[in-house]
Amino acid sequence: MISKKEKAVLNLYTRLMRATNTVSEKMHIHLRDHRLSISQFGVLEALFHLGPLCQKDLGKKILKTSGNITLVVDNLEKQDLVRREKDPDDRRRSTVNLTPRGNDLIKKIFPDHATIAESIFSVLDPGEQKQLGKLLKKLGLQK
Amino acid sequence: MISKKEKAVLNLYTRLMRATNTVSEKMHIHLRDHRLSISQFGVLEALFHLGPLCQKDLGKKILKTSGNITLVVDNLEKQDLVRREKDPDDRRRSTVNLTPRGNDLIKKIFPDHATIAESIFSVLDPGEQKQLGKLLKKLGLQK
DNA sequence: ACTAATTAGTTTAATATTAAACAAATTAAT
DNA sequence: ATTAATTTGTTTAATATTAAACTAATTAGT
Repeated sequence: MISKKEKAVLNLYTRLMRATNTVSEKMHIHLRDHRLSISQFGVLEALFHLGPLCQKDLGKKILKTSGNITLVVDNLEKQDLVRREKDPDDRRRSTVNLTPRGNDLIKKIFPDHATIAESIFSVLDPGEQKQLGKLLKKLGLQK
Repeated sequence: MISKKEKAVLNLYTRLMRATNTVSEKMHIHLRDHRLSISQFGVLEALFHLGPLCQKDLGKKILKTSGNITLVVDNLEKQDLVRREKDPDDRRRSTVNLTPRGNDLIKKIFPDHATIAESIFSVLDPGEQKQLGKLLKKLGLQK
């Protein structure tokens, strides 16, 4: 009915989901204190490290649909953390910029974010981390 | 400012999210054809393989909050795929059962689900799959 | 230049998700 | 037994998410 091989990959699937769940939850905790969703944080972080981006590129970066990006950017704008700016070269585009307030916030909380990530993954030794990275890369690259 | 080690784990975090995203999307495609969300499928699958469960246990199984389970079960009930039944021994509890329709559906689509999982993970050889499973387990077990 | 195709972003409608407050039932403590 | 604490599930309010239809702007093909 269902082969041993299939059972094995379904188990793998479950473990992937559980691991992601555990990790996401832990990463999310400190964001809540700053009233940021994971998507909102993702946008701030992308702008912080890559500079101003259009919404399309933000969507690619944080793996969300364009409609979702519209809302996330709307909400960040309401909090005065980012600002849309019409691209004069291509008027379909909006460039999303960090405001000074947004820049201050992400600069302040990003190090905590990194620290938490470090503590989560510290259950794996450096060799295991490297190995995991390699395997996840293969898995994620599929189209 | 940010150490090499931190950079490495953040990279790992990103890869985990991307891999999960890729995998989830692929797993989701065939569910759409049956108008099932991932959570709805998760509930049907849990009931199919574990038998009737109360909502608390369903929540633990598919990693969702109790409020969410209430809605998911509501929607499955509307489609006549599951049925709540008051637990006579503990009247706080509802036992969720598959209806014949629900049982037929999950029996029909579960094998495809397994096949798709197999194809997704086939980019990894058996040794890599085993290794990945081991690492994800460690990561997911943290409380 | 003109048309067709593509691209960027918004809007809408439906569902999902969570957190928090809540009600009802059960269990534990004395 | 009575009270307190816990547990199960629901409700509510806010936000998130997606898919699909849509508008406006740009690009490509002729």
